[in-house]
Amino acid sequence: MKKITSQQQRVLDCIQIYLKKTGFPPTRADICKELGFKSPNSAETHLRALEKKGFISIESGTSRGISVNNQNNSFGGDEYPVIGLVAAGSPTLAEENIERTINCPKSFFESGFDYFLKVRGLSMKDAGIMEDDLIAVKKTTDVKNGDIVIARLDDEVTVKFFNRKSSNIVELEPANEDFENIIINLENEQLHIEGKSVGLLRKN
Amino acid sequence: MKKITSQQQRVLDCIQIYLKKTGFPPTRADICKELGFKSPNSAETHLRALEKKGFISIESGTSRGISVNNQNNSFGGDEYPVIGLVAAGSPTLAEENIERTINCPKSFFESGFDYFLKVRGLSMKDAGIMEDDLIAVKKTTDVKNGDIVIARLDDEVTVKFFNRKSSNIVELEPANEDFENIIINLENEQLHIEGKSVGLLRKN
DNA sequence: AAAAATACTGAATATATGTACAGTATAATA
DNA sequence: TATTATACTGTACATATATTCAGTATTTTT
Repeated sequence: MKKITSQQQRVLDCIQIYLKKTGFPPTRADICKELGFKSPNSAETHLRALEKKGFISIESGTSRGISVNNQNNSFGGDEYPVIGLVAAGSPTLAEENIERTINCPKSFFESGFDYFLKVRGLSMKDAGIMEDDLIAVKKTTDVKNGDIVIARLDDEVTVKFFNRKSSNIVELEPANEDFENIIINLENEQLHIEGKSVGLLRKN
Repeated sequence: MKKITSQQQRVLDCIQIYLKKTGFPPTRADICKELGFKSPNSAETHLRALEKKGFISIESGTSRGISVNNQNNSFGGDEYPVIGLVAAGSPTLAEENIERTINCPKSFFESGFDYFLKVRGLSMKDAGIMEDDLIAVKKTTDVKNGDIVIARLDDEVTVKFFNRKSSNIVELEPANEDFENIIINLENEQLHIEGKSVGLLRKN
């Protein structure tokens, strides 16, 4: 997906807001009215650019024949980013790390959450967390023993049970006997808690 | 809401299917084409009737200006019932079986779904399905080998992998070595497929 | 039994709408 | 430096589309 310009983003937003409000897509004239353009061709060229970049589809010769190419375009809740569990670096919300977004209500997971993390590997399989599952992550450092945490050790990001053994010793425990516990002495090593799991989403 | 006639229901269905497929509502001519009418006025009168009865709204003078009046749009998505996995009886959508409802977008699970089923027991734990997880169930009898199905044997409802061994023999396979496969001879026993799992939701 | 609603065909028309063509200007890219 | 993409105004026109009018027939409601 090529990058979108700010004006093209305005047009795309306009289409989605219009759709949400009326239930059908806008005409070129509608877009002009909303965004203050004075020629229908202004909207037309933006639409062509958005189509070329893959953001929308246009049915030729069809009135209001615009459809937004977003698989989950329900609008109404919020868009939450899905972040791949990158081996190196923290799962930031930088655009290059966002695989896609999922629309769901704010209150979907009781305590609220910030993003979805796509799971790699089976180190938490006995906790029912499988490959490609999406963990709903709440960004917080306030974690208790037994919480499933998203932790970063150096540049490695992992999902594990959290266990504080003493003020300096933290144990990261997998839920799979094929994996070993990770014991961290906070005096020697840096442990960064990105957040904790507050839910899980799986699509078959 | 006044009662709808069968032909009006066909027109309403047509609008919704067209919307889902194209992303924008149909014209009168589109409806005629889909339903075999020969005059655009056939569609027009049905639309007027549907509007009068409150099922749709029509924006006058506007091409494709049809919007479906979805009563339960508490925010974009729909309310989906959560049904407890009752030991006896089928997980019907009768009110007494509905524990609560969850609001989420229609397209949340790729192929669409009908309700959430709350899981009891750990018979599918190696498939990452844990106690109290919510399985997104799509009501269908069209299941393939390897699908996770919601099956009813007599009055017992279970979630298992589906495996058709021969035209008369079906195997229901758990994902937990502590449980045994269930082998059903369709000549002797009744097997009812309630639907299949299309996703999973867990709240910590 | 009369009136209203349902369920169509068929033709006609005003207008809503997509879209092409002719310009102007600036920023980004090769 | 030339070229392409972006970002517009403005005019024009073919056609896509809503909508009205004139009928016919059956069913439902009053």
